Amino acid sequence: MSEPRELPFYLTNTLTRRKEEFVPAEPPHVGLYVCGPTVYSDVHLGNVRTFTTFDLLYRWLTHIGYKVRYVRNITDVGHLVDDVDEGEDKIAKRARLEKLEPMEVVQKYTNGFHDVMRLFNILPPNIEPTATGHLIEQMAMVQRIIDSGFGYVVNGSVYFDVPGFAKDHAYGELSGRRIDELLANTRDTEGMEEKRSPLDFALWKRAEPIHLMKWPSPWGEGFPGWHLECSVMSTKYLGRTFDIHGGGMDLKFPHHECEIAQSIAADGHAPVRYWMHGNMLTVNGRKMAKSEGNGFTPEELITGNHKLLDTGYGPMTVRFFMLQCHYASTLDFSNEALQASERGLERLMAAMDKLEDLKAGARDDVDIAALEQRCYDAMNDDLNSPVMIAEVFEGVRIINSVNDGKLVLSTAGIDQLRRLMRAMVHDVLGLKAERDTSDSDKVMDGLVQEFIRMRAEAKARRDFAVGDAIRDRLAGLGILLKDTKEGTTWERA
RNA sequence: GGUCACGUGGCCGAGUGGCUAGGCAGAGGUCUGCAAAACCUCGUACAGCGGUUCGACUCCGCUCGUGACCUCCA
Repeated sequence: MSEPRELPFYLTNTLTRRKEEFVPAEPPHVGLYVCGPTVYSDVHLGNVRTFTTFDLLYRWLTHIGYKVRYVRNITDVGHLVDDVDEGEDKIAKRARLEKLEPMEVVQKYTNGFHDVMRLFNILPPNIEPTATGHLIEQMAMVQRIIDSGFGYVVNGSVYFDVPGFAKDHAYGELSGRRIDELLANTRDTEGMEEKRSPLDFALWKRAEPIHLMKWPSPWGEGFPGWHLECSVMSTKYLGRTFDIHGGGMDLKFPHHECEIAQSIAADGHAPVRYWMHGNMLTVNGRKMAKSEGNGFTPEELITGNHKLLDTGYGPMTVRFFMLQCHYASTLDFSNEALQASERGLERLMAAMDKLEDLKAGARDDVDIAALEQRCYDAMNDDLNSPVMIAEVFEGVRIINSVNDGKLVLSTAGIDQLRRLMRAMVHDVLGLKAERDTSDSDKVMDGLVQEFIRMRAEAKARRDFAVGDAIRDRLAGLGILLKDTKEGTTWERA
């Protein structure tokens, strides 16, 4: 059998809507850019899903041997509070409400975002650029677009000429939109009088005196347009044509469509080779979104302190829950599903523990290489984590059976299973035990082991009353004892 | 209104033109002093109506239902 990492990796390119073999422009290097959060409020669980999806991609690419440069931005300026171009900057508005400096708001929610990423075991990117840190580059790109004839200046603002661009270039290719249909469905928004066409979008916006975040530019005081930062920062760090650009489905239009247009206008060619979009997390069938008011923060999730939550859920339970669904499908949140994932994860983690001290036999009853191959096949098929997890549970069954003496694996077989399970569960899925093994846990384990010995002695003299009393009282403290052939183990309730 | 998805057993969710997804829950069994865990077995699902086909849950059409995007949104 060939080495798994030499097998082709197929990815659905949302630009072509087809599964394509992924081949980086300059192997073994891969450039990956993902649209990060806007740091003016807490991230909610839907955001976490997207970042988990791309964490899985990053982990998989790394696992199969690619050297990935992963760039994920922080949007700390530029998005408006509503669909009115004259509206306040979201961050500026939030700052006034909270009487904070804009950059203080940015820092607060950036810190919070990082805490959440750590909580869900989402690996940090290699570069995490901020929009405010790349104003010079953004102005330079605006100028290149003006020079190319697709940007025009009105009253200190610069707009992108979409109909002009669309005459000779594909606009709407990514999102499957046609320019005439877009024009027919345009909403009548304010601030339109400056634009030549309602489809045009801002590259640079003039700042009103009320604005707190603004910078001098060749066109006057202002701030960069909504879509510019990603174009600038992705190409700055990954090159003017890079491998993978990811983000949530809801960014496809107009955000990513505009990015494509900007890059073509400024640099003469499309910026991205493979586009990848993660689907939405829904609640009762509806997209979780700030505007829907159906979102909850990771903190509410863990404490269970929210009307939609029956109880609190651990971050690893949630991560596992998300990975049991393919990234391109919508995933509906429900308490029932979360509880099912919680139980499943417990069983998986219990098996991972047992795996550490399986006893080897003289033969191999199971073909671990075949299991491994199925895991790699699943992941190489458009990151099919649900199928890979199904195979991992086949591994769980094998572990338990070997542990029960119902199946036999050789030393080599056990080693192979160990490597496979650790790679899939820890490295690729990024799952770990909900509770860390800390020093205090070691003390706890020592104490419980003492009680287990006392109970074993009681049982040896068939004093089941004392034995059961020990077990029941420990159970009352949340310590569950389990008798096995090899002896008694314990876990927390 | 336009565009695009989706509708799978009690729940969540894969997948496929003919052959077991998997998890959780449920039933029976093995093991056990009891319990828990573990293991084995089980339900014979694919919105509805037509069509293509030797054969469709899987392909095509229509109907119904749900959702996403079209505006900031992961």
